[in-house]
Amino acid sequence: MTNPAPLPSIRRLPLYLRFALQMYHENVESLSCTRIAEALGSDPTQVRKDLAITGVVGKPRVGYPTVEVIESIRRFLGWENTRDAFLVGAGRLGQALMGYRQFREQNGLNICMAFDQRSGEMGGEINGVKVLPLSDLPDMARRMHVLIGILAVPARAAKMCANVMVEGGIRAIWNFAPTILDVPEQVILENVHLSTSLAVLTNRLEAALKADFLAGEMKHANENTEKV
Amino acid sequence: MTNPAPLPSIRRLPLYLRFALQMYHENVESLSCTRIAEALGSDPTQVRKDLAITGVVGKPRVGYPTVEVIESIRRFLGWENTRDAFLVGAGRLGQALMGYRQFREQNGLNICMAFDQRSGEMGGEINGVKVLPLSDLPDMARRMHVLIGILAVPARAAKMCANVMVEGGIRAIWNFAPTILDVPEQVILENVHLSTSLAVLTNRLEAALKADFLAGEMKHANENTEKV
DNA sequence: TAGATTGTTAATCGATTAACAATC
DNA sequence: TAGATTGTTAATCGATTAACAATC
Repeated sequence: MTNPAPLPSIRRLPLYLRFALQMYHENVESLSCTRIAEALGSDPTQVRKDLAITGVVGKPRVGYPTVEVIESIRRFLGWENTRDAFLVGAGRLGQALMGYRQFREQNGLNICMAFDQRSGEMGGEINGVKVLPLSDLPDMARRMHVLIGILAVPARAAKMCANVMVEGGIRAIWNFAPTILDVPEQVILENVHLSTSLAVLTNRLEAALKADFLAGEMKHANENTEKV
Repeated sequence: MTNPAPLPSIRRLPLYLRFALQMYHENVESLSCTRIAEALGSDPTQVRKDLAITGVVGKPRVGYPTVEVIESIRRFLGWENTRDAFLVGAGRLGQALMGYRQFREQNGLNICMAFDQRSGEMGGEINGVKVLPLSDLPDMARRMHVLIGILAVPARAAKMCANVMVEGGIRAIWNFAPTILDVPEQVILENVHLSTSLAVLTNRLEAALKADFLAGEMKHANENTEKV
């Protein structure tokens, strides 16, 4: 049994995949770590380590075949075959997620059905995807062997919806609701907490503005000194 | 000058803030690290270290005053005063983001204006927020001193829109487009790459399914042994 | 007082980065 | 061949975790 792959590496792999796909469409047949690192603003050695965990092998002086980079990242992430997913919450965010063709085409994720408490108002269908009442989810999940649930409901509804997913045998929940969920340990929970990302943004912005301010102070101080 | 705070800590602070706000509304007056860690499934010592960087001080045996946890995290992240932000791309994702009252109420982010190439079709307003043509952005950003831009356009339009933001003096870009952007070094770029999060989810799911399968194999093997 | 919890220093762990031989 | 690049091992760095005195 090999060690589990480092989480930071797993998070970087989709970026390499995206770049490799882009290069593939531009008919670039092989990629060196140097090139990938340059495009992504990271480090060649890190790229090499990351690619190594997918099992892809390169040629010295040449790099890795673009096609094999794509295939091995996809294989490693389980994206080579599409997997069905249920969406819960067909509001604006849910509809935006349904509209990302990328999920199906690049990330092996097919949102095959949606569930919403207001499914009636929605006419039972959005963009060709059926929208059913939430109460239908458990039966449907078991019948269709769907293992992934995407949670795109307001925070106040998230807990209840997650419970329904668990009841239906959903094994992995991709949660977009800004709330802390508590799921049974056999269920995988991955949170997309936007505030986490925003915190990094604002923290950096504050630091930059402070630096600007201090630079301004210095300038003033220097000017004053020059006058004297 | 103090060291910059560790990035992992910064990412965890919004979760503590959310929990503290929740406790505040339930009239819980103080919080211990033990309690926070338990609620979030993390470690008390880690929580203590994280809170320490915000400057909040606690009382042995009691914990940290809930109000002060809230205030100091907000202060540290620059969330105590709201900051205006421009949204580019008023499609489904953009509209979902505009609808998050949470940004304004909890995260100090006020989406005060939106820009879209189809602003005309949108009647110049969505949910009370003005939607203007993208070409108006640079002037508006300078006049209103807006420093944060939110990018919620398709990947193919992202580069161009980012350039317009930079032209308008935007200092921080929160990018939701699934693409790698290249911005001048004085501009802060924070990416929300959903595929990164999905990779973690699918990687864990694959591992869990593989474990299930192996457990099944073992069971079969045992049953066969028993028969003999 | 007794004991839970803070604040802080030290030890451990894991990821990143550097170094370098192998290779095409 | 010469030299860029891979693959891998070693060194460094930083974050997490453990330990423990101080304190309310």
